[in-house]
Amino acid sequence: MPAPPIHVDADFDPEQAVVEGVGRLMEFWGFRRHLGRLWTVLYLSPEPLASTDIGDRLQLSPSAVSLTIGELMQWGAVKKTKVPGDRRDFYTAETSIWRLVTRVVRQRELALVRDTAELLERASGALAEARRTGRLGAAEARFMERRIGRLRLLSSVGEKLLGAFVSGMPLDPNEVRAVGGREDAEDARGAHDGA
Amino acid sequence: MPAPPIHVDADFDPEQAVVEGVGRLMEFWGFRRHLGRLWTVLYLSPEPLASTDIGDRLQLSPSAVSLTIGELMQWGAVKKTKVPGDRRDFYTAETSIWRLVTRVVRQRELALVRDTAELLERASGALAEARRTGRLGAAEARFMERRIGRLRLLSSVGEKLLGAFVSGMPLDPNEVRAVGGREDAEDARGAHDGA
DNA sequence: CAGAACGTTCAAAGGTTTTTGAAACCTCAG
DNA sequence: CTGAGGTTTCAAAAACCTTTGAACGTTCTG
Repeated sequence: MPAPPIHVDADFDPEQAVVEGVGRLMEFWGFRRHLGRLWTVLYLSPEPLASTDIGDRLQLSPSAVSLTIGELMQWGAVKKTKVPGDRRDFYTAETSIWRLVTRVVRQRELALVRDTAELLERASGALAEARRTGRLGAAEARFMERRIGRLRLLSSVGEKLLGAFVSGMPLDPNEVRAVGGREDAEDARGAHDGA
Repeated sequence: MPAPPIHVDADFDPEQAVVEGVGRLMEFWGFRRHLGRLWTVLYLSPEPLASTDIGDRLQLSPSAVSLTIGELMQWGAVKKTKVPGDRRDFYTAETSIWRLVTRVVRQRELALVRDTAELLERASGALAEARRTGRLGAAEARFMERRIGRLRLLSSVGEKLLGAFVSGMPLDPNEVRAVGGREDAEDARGAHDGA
């Protein structure tokens, strides 16, 4: 084998490493890996890059680059810029990560929590109705109602937390903790205030 | 068509709806959908259920049920219980959602953030080294170093936030906001304190 | 205005993850 | 000890998502 590295890792490319690391991170957060990779390449580049550059560095086909850039632009994570002498499109990264994160949370997580809250509300209503009209055993229905009520409480607190987060207010997870705890000791308090 | 519903949705099964809703939620959070579905069925059931019951309600094959239950038990989301007269295994849901969430955050998100922080640290070091030994243009290297430094800052703050969250302490997102903001106005402050 | 370079779209190929059915494995009653 | 019922494992199949190359638009240049 060729001369072994003495002290510093050879073949450890910092840029490459960061690109892949952020890629993994984004993948974990529910995005395609390439979104994170592409954004990172731009974030680490002092100059705007053309899609060919990006494709080269990330080993992506032109179509993949185009698709990924499109998605990133929808999230506002990448901006298109013109470079005077060049006919091609150049791109730069949005550098305010806070802005990116809050936008995603607003558009994606918050919408999801809201949908879920709505669904739980409907379920709660339908269940009460079903109990009144006599379908469904009373005991099981009451149990379910309580459990669903607990989920509703949780989702409303979650919604509040997310809302506070995106507007930069302090959060107190103990609120969730109280709601998300075991429910054995639950007293028969009635319905709660809606979402 | 048969008599249209007058006021209440027929064919809206509350249990079914909640099961699917939580399933979606879990899927979004990086788990397989069935994990959320199965947990919910147990959560909404007053009695422990056997795997056959579960398979029936969720339309899952026995092997799928077994696999899913195994995974849920690893997360502590489901417990196995014995029922006197019955030879089969019965299962119940962990009802403390707070406990579930914090465990997942601890084991999964926190580990991820730590790994990323470590990687960024390595990259930072390698980059400084590369710059000293003269590989890599000085200008570009300095730029990257600054940007990576910013990412490191962010990840260390994120780690702190997650840590605070799982131990139920109040959080202040403004800390992230400050670090995650645009970096244009950045002054040439030196390196920061490590992770 | 024609040609060339670049960007985008989309159906199909490719890869990966999820689901399944069959077989192995346990446990307990008889 | 044997057999029935229940559970787990695992390789193969199915479903799913991603990536690609070719065709189509668009925009600028000569």
